Amino acid sequence: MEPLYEPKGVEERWQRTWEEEGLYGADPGSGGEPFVVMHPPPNISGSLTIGHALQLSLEDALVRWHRMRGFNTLFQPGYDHAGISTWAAIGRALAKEGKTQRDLGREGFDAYAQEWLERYGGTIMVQFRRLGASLDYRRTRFTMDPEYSRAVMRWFVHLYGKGWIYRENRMVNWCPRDRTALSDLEVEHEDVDDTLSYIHYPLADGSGHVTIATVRPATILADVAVAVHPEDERYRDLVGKEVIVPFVERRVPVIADERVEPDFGTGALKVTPGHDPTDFEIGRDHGLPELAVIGLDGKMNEEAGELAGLTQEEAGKRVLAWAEERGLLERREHHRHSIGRCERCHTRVEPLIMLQWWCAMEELAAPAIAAVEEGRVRFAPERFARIYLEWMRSIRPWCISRQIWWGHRIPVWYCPDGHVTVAESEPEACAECGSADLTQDEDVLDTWFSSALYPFATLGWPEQTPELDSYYPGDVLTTARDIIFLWVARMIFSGLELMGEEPFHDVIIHSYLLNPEGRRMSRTLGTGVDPEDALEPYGADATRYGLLKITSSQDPRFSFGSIEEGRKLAIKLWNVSRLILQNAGDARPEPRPRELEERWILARLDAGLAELEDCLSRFDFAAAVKLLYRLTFDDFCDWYAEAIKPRLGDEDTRATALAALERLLKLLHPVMPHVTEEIWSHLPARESRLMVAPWPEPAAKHAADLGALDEARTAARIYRRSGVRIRLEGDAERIFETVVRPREDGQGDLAGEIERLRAEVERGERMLGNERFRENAPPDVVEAEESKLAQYRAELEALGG
RNA sequence: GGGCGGUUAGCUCAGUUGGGAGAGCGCCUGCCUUACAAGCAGGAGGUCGCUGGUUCGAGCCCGGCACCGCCCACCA
Repeated sequence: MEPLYEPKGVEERWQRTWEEEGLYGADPGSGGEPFVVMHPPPNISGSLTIGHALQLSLEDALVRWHRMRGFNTLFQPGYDHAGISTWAAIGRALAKEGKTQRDLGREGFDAYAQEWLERYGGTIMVQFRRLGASLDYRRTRFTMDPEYSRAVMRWFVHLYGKGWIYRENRMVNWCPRDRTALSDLEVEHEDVDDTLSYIHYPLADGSGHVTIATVRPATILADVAVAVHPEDERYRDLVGKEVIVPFVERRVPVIADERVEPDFGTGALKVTPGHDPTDFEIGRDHGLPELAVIGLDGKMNEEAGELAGLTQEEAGKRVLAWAEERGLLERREHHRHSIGRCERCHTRVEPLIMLQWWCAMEELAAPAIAAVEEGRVRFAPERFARIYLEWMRSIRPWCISRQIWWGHRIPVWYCPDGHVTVAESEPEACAECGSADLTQDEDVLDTWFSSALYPFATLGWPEQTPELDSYYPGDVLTTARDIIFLWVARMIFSGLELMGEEPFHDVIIHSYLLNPEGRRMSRTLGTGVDPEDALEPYGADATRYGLLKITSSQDPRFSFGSIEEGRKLAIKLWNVSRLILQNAGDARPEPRPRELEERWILARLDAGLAELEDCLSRFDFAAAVKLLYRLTFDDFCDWYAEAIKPRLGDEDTRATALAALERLLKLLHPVMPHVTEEIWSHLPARESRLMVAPWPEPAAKHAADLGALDEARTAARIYRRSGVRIRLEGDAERIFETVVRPREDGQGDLAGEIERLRAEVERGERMLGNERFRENAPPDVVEAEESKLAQYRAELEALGG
């Protein structure tokens, strides 16, 4: 073994070897209980961030742990076409050449996107491998593969057949920049400072006016009514009368509707069904006309007459000026409220009435709610189950059509008579009239409509493949919390609907990494951290360790500190392995404990095994890596390795040391696979790779009276602090002599230590002397306090205090 | 508007039924001790955001407040 540990070469070698030897591969016929993790397919719209690396590290630790435990594991890789996200990313790239997606034409765009896909799809898989993720790369899937696309078509036809998918004219979130509809989840809300204008709407009979308040005066042109709350005394007499809309001077009715909030503004609402979601609903219920004065570009359209072509802001100014000239503008005041923006391009979303495809959610949501309520799908941390349920219970229709060219085209064809034919593949003729003159719907499906099928479409569904048979349902799904509704919920309901079973049982919501300044990492803003910045200087093992360590915080600021710690651990492990291997001679690993420290380390490793399994099964990765650090540094290196040094010439000592090291390597492997595999390869007579070596059984047979070790440690503490050596016997004496003495000068602060101990004794006596404490504290607590007090008294006495 | 998370050492963060405030990094001191100076041993450093309360005892439980962050949301 080299004196210096160089992660780079070692890691690359093992990554290549593991894959070449087929150890990443999943075989549905190999038997064993399956363990399946579907890695969330990243977008092909760019390379990965350190956040992806965190998710991958966590999944790979679980997968490697289960693989060693003999599970038939499938760790599924893939990438996602990602619809609008990729569309927008390509748009940004094209903009640098002064072009847009539409300039390329539909086929030209497809070709461009194909190149894009090859470039980024390849990069992503290189990055996965670089982290040592044991995905079955031969099974890499893309959500627009022909087989996958067939599944998406089947899903659409299925839902259409049930009557849950329908086409309807209703209000959608329209992004004027991307020129497509968005689902509610693709809209993000942001507070903005705005101006609320109070404008008089004269009564048609000349008997006065109603004042309304609006932040969007341009939409006045599309007003078709004024609404008030039915209980509002101020306006009771006006209901049924008519008012004149300013600027357009149109007579519209005053109506009553409970959706009007009497306390807002003047309590009178201008109703614009064409450009506001609430107004749209009011309009439909009251049978009001739906006028549109804003076009798909977000500017005033031809219906706006002389204002056509103006931006809404300009048009609004003109309307306000018009009103002011006529004394109809009462006042303007500052108003802060939230507006919707396109999640991808941050353009302000325009609510417009359009013909789009929708998916009704009630019947899909019901079983998906039950699955979580009944615990068939659990969330970690648990609180996310409630967030999921609240969203599911208030779910609204899902707009699934998108006006872009990247994605699965909607499998609907129209004949010249307007008949609709829905089919998985292009039909010969119209299902209704037999016309062969068919045109396919121009739109594509929401990307999440297709990724909802990921847990079974990647396994070959709708074909009954062996993979589908073995690996569905899966086990664990890991993701960040921003994807719970977009993806997790939709996988659950699609899995239940098509497969009759939920696609996984545990959903791990991992931390959301912030950059060192405490801001969200964004690739487009360039505020992200490239995983390579950690992998290159520290190596994959250290990076994995460091990322797992910070999973306990919800939004940790990323820093290299924890990765540095991982690097230290890898180096320490490397060095202690050198100590043991250099002295191993021809010994074979076998636990033959003769001395106390040997029984002790074997017992410690057993306890560590149990604790590690507990941490991993609770998905507490931070606790798991901290445990591994303590086990390696404190127990294995500082005490055990130091204690056996003088006896390394002894055959039993060497055999036991090798056995203990083996066990330690196994425990560390799921987190730090490369360095452990490398050390493992230097161990004598290895039959298999560490990554597929059997996970240790809890032995529990080396438990012994380990009290002498505690004595030695106590003696060491006293010696260091006070310089006084208390009397020890047997094992305690020997360990003290070998581990503590050689590196201590024994020049401690005796007076200070006596003072410290006196304070402890005093505190203990005060506590135990308190009647209320003895009455109220649990017996084990009292007992612990008593034994501590006895200990301190004994130490004090030993120091002559 | 509704909800959630956070506030602990200079920095990044642990702290599991309430019972002696912790780790890593940084800093200081001493050590090349037959694996590791990328190391070892020791040390300094904290009114646990503020404030009431419950308790023999609160970083932890309850109320209020402040600040930071996030999610959801059709009050124009």
